Amino acid sequence: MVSEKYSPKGIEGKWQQLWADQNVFKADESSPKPKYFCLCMFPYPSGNIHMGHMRNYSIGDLISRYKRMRGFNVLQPIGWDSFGLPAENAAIQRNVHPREWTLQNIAQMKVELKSMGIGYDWDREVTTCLPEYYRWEQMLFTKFLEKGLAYKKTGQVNWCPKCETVLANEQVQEGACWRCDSQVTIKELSQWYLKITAYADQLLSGHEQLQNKWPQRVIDMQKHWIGESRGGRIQFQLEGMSQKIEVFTTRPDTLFGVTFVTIAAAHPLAEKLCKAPDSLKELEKIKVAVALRRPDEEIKDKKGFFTGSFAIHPLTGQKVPVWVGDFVVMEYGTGAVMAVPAHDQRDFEFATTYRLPLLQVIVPKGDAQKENLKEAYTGPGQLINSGAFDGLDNESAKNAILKELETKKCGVSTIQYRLRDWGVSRQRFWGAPIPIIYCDSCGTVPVPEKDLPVELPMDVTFSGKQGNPLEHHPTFSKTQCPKCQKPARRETDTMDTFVESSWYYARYTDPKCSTAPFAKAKADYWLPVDYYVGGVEHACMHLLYSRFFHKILRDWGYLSGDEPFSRLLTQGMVIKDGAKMSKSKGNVVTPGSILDRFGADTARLFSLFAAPPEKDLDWNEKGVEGCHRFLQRLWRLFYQHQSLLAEPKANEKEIQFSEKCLSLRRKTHWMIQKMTDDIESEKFNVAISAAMELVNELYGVLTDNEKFFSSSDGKWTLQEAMESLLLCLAPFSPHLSEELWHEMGHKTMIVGASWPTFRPDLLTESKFTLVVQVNGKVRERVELPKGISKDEVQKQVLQMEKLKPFIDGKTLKQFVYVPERIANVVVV
RNA sequence: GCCUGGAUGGCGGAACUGGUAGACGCGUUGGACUCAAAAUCCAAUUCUCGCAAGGGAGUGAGAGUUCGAUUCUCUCUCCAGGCACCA
Repeated sequence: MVSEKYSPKGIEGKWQQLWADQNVFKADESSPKPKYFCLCMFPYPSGNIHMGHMRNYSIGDLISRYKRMRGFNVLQPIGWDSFGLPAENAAIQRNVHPREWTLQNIAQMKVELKSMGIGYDWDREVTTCLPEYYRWEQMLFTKFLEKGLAYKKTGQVNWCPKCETVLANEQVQEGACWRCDSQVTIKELSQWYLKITAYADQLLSGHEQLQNKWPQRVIDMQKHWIGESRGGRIQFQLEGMSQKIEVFTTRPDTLFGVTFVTIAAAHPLAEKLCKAPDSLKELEKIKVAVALRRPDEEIKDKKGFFTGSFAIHPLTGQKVPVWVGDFVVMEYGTGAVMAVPAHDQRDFEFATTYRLPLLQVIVPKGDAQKENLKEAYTGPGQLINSGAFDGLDNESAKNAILKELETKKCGVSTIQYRLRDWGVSRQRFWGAPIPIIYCDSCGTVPVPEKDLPVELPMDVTFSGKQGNPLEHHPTFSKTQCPKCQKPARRETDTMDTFVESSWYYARYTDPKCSTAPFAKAKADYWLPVDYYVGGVEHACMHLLYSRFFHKILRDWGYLSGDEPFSRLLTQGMVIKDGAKMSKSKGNVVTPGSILDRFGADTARLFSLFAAPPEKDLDWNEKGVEGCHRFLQRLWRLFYQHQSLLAEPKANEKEIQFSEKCLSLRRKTHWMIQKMTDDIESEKFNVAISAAMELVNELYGVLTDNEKFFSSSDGKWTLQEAMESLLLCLAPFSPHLSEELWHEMGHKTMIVGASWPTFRPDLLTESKFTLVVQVNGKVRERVELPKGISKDEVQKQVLQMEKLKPFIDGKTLKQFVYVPERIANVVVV
């Protein structure tokens, strides 16, 4: 018997245990059903799950359970992104090894996740900080090296002073560290890089198959980040020197407007070109100023100086001065630009500042060439002052001029990307060691596969002093060269933790594989991930890196397919009182406290009901209570009418349905259809409201005439309504659904039941409500039989009492009738 | 500056291909039950004029297309996110 009071505590633990005992969520490749891989971004094990996790996993579990009911062989795994700085900080503060701290946190969070009742296949748990996992990452790193896709380079890197480590470009956000928000500085350092730029074109073209499956803004952000520019590289011979300066431009059409050339201070030829008096001093000044720049610094005035050298224009043969400009970035293009002040705003400003003459107009804007230019003109037009190219429209001139340069062998058309290679070295302990050995005789030698993994030592001290503890470790870096056996030094930098998360989704397909990262057959069975849920903050980090890795793994034959994640849902943040939950603001609500007070079903339901998934969700205590109230209301419905449910069903054919019965059935099937559609289109909040509507309807109907529903036909309708409710709510509030399903007499669990199908024939009514308007304003509503003709409608409408004041004495201009919807009387 | 989204009651949010704006929930108000309270159930709840019947206005602002616009087009304002001397 259903107890009077809904008390989630007992129910939830019971069903979680039963699901576990019966291995309900174990995913198996041998199933005849179509596969469905549903994944949420895995958590960093900080110690406790937070509201963001809860929202994330509620969405993932909703989809997983729904797809399971729709007949899919569902894989929903979970794991731990368990390398990272907080473990090292904990180590310093508590004098505990990061491994120990991390594994404790994992154990703790596992308990919390289990109490939410998420349907994970726990046998596939992946923990990235364990050697079983990172050894494959190290193996992949050596493969990158072997294929020429990993290299070491000394250069300016982003440095987080608080984390005491390097950051990739993607990890600097508005000049601050993505993790700790500290101001990032620039430092000269030798680093390992992965050549993500080699895949820039594929990362861009791959977006095509993600259209309409990924949020547009994520695609746009990635496109912008990769930043494709089509143009050309053009060479300028240096006067009196053997070298040439190569520039990159997107406007080869303005080549005849070049009045000087500007190079970066860090340009390799800069020093050599400095012939003017004091120019070397100037160069040094600019070099220092550029190096001291913070990544987010706003640059007001362009600074530069004339080197004293000249370059020869490749087509006109004219001499143009070579300048150094602090606005020219060495890292982009060739570190040198051709200056066309008339058609480039930056060149214009620079030329104005230093009173450089020769504003040679190439693409006139109307009669603008006669006026004094106030700014550069970057619009379209027909070329002038361009020799043989005069009269061409500037778009076609781009190709024409590049072609000319190509025949003269002083230019080539290219595509330039904004994307830079991914710096993966981190000067930290708690990460996967980069498997490299430095030998005085053999140079840089990768650790052979048989010697992997390079494990992190357990005997390490965390002093909190500067530098990587691995560097201070007595033996870690001391090793032998694998080639010549002479004493050698081991790399002490570890890998960026984003490397682990770049391929973890594939490891889930074969998490225990000990001979490879994963077996290809298993990866090919499960991949790609069909549904991926996580925060939008990873648009240009994790989601870009994973796509890169997927293409790499494909090219190396580890898996098939071009993209790792077919469909992406980026969920919004959970905020409180309009602000992000944070300890400093004191507005943190922990999932634990909510689970305690209301149970997992309420917590999950609210996470899905309070806002559309992609929007921020303002945590509202009253709203949570509202969701709890709804579940209680549903429970009470069963408690109060359990006698009606217990009796056997009648045969459908013999039933004479009353109008009331029909209307309840209509509502039931309407709900099934609505919930199905809304879940498919990710409108989970709206889906829940449909279930609420049916519950409201049942309350209305049952108090009204209970006896009616206890007769043989009424019972059937009621039972159908109740069962449909439980089935449709099973992905949202699985424990309660399971319990009431059981109470209704079902011997098998609702988690394995099929999603209900709606009958369209039951949705149709013989009548419809016609909305009657006069000149577009609603004046009356009336019930009419379906199939009524326009003429009949018009006849009836024009006689309506309520319309008289609005149409009497006026002329009928038009009568609009949208069948079974609206009638509009247009009068003047 | 550039690129994306947004803007609907007191609040979170609904609204099919242009066709009843405000579903559902929160809050508020009233009623029932109760000695009373809580809980529960029922009802009302965009604003405004009106005793009422009923009228008027209304989806950030302004225009346009249309019989009819939250929905389509243009201009503008504000908000959020991303990028930013990228040549």
